[in-house]
Amino acid sequence: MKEGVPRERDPEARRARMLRAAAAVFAANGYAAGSVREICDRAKVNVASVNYYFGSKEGLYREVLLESHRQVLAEEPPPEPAEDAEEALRDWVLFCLRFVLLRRAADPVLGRLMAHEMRQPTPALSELVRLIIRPVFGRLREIVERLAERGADPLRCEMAAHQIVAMCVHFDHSRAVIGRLGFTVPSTEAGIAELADSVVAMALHGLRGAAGCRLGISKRESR
Amino acid sequence: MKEGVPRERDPEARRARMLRAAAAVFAANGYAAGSVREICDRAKVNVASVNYYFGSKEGLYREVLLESHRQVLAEEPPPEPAEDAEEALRDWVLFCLRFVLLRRAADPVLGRLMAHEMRQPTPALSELVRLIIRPVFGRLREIVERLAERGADPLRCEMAAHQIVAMCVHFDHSRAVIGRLGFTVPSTEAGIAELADSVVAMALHGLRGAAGCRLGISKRESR
DNA sequence: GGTGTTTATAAACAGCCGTTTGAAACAGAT
DNA sequence: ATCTGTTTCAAACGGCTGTTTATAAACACC
Repeated sequence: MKEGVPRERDPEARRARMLRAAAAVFAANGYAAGSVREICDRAKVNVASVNYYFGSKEGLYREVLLESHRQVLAEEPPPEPAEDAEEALRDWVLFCLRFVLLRRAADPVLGRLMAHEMRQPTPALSELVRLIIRPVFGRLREIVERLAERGADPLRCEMAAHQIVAMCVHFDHSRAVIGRLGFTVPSTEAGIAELADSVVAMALHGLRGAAGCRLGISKRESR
Repeated sequence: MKEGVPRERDPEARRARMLRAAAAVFAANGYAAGSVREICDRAKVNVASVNYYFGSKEGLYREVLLESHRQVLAEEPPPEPAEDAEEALRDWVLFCLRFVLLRRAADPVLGRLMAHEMRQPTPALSELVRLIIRPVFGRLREIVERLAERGADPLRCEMAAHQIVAMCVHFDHSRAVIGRLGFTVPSTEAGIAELADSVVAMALHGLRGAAGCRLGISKRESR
């Protein structure tokens, strides 16, 4: 049976095919509900291959989550912080919004995977945070600390940084509700830039206090 | 066997017990991973009871979610807007944060439902938005419009309102990531009040521009 | 040609899942 | 006492899960 058909012997192609299939399946159904058998069917691969190549279902999932994030971030890395802290903040917000509203829309795997991780975190999330998210967030926190007045509570700075992240990711994460409330989430460069303006404007106040008002707005509008 | 033990015959108590057990199990494991058998074990009830009383696992889940939502919202309704717009904003933010960080923590079913609906919206979400979320959000938008300078773009106001919501819900929704980044999400009244301060401080800037700086902060701190 | 390693496969395994079944236990009316 | 309808139960059903195993084909090297 099947005598004329030679077995494929290209481990790398196999691995890649499985990763692609797994990304699609996990994105659609999440980790728990995504089945190894469906992945292997799509990848035209035997069920046992998952364990052979990735050790376990969890190993495969981990690989998918980290790899797809690494890939997108390599294509569009976070900006080098500008010398002027306010400009750096604006660059960061724009980067984050673009990532969340453009990259995730183009490659919905990222958003879906994160949504699932929020609902039910797997060990892979800890690694994702450690290896990828933390460094990016660290840049924002540094910018925030530079913007803050001298002697500002570092804990307050951290809180503010999280608030800034909030204003970016919310428009992707809560799309369903925001849309049903009659607001159209921007998806063009122009719309995103406008949203970034609004986010940066809000961000500066909590950081600089009254001083931010004099310096902040005028500078931003001069760009 | 078991001759002396009479069967319990109290359908209402049974239903209630199952609902309570189901809420706990679904909250802990989500819908897909929550097992009917575990629910029935906790409720000291036969497996068949789920189908007998609720038709199916999904029917039980729906019942759990609707019931707990109705209950929580009746217990703690949103505040009547204060005359002073800034005070009203602060009240609203505090209400939203309390709902998200206290009520949801106490009854985590709510958060699970929303997370589930974000990923895969059902017709129920449209109703939830129409009946519950839209009115609450409408109050915030009115407050924002009152705070904004005259002639402010209403679309900008709407955007700002969404940003404020973002800063509240993010700390619950993105708990998994925020926690892994080393930030402890506040869960006490004092901690929440501090976070509310920070959120309100940020919010005022985007709304009032430079004017907000002179009026905003001092007033808040005088409370 | 023989040998050892890597790779691929089908089949089996052990376990949990939600749901169904058919009969027993009960309550109340006849 | 019998009938009727509801409630409860243990057991089984069919199906899907991730994983393991034995086997064998394909390759690299001696």
